[in-house]
Amino acid sequence: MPELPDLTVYAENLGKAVIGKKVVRVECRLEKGLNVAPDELSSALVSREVAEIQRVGKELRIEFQGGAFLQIHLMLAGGFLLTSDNVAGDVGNSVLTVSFADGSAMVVTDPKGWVKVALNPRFDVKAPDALNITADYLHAVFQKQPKMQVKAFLLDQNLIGGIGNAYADEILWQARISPKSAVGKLPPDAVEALVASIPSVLKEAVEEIRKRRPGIISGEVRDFLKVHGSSLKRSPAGSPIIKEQILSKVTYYTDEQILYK
Amino acid sequence: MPELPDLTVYAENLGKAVIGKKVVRVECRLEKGLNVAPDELSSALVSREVAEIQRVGKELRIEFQGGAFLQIHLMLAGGFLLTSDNVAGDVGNSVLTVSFADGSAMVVTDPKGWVKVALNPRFDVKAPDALNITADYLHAVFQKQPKMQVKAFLLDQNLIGGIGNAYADEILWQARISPKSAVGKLPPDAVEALVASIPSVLKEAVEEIRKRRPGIISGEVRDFLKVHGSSLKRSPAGSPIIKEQILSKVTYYTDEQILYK
DNA sequence: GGCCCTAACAACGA
DNA sequence: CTCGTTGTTAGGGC
Repeated sequence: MPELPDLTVYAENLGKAVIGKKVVRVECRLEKGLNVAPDELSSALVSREVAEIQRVGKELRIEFQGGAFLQIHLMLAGGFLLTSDNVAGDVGNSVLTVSFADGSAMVVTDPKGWVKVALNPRFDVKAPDALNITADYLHAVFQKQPKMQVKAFLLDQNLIGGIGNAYADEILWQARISPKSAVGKLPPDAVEALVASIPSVLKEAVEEIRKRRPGIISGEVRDFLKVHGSSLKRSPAGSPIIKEQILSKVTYYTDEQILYK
Repeated sequence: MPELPDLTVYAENLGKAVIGKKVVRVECRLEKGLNVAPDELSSALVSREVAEIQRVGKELRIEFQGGAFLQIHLMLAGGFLLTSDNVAGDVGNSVLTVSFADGSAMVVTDPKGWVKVALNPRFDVKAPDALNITADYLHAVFQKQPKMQVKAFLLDQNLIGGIGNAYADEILWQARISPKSAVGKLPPDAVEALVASIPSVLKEAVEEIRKRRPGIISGEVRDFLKVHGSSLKRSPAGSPIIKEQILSKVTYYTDEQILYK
């Protein structure tokens, strides 16, 4: 559920809390969602210090002194929790617990059990991050797959990293492009609007989240979204918001957004 | 267009006409549809005698003394023609002419130019022939891909060889199974009905074609079909025939056929 | 709200 | 009415 802006702030906050701490225990309850044996995970991390925490697309990467790193995808329902080691065992729906030498612990929770944890996954740069998109890149992708719906593009983590259902709608409203537009039909100025809206919407959201939920490491803030949300009736520009299933996902948009087709 | 029954009779009739004859010339006008150079085709066959003609799935295999063989797929619009060598050059839409020592010639025609001719293609048994299907095989395939529509199965030449759009409908009516049934939902008795209907419908069709068009080597006979055909209004059992696009193909069926889903 | 896999579908070419 | 391939969408499972 968390998308790029939420995860960016999670990384900041988790970093402040655990960088420099030494791992003393790792417990993982995932079966399918872990790319190595639990033992291997434990032995790779125990006695290492956390070096850095970064967001990579929709995943968080936790780097340790010595080079090992853990990559965590929260999927739909995952979240983090900071607690003390002695109560970490009581946390409901915990799927991963990393305990530190100072008695604190970082827990990943997930009621669905869909979280994915990977130790040192192959560093394959699948796609550029949403914050590093260029017009040239968009033109190249759009020329190769001209019939793709523009919302499908924004959601495809193999083409652009970090955007989920909610921010896709926000970006498209900001760019005044209908989610059902075919990317190959976008005129140059629409591509420009899109390439500008992607970072501007996401960066503004990061600012808002930092302001509204300074310590957030779980859940998401969505009160400031402009069109994506069932409580919203009209866009800031005044048009009624349309709710529709697009690409099997609930989509909010308005007729201010031009359909290029 | 011809399916297993038509092709079976083609093979019989062509065999009677050309087995034992010696090739003196081979002319091929296909560009993409031939797997070797025209020269290679010619030199492989000239001075060889035709040994046997068999049907393999929807293709005919023409075997020659010495081991070479030609495999021909007529695609949508191809057909055979027997004529004399001196007029073979005048045959419209001919894509392949095999001339024999006795002055006769076998011509493959195709107004679309889509016929495929292969010299000694890799003998990879892609799928069992429709006439050799067992219940065990069906169960195995259906368990592996349980959601596939049963008509999709019958049409997939990689799963079962020889059936086209028309006979798929006939077989499913005979088995009283709706074309839209999911193969994984077919109860054992429906699978039994299917495994029985496949050969029985096809063999009966072979008999009918032999009777109605004894010398056929081109085109197809469809007058005796029970549900597949736009002129048919009711099945032999009395139900009105439904015409519907299924899997992008015109499909005829009735509500006598049970939908397992 | 996320991602993967399978299947269905459309479009095009041959 | 055939067969590929490619790209896009829809649905279910995890």
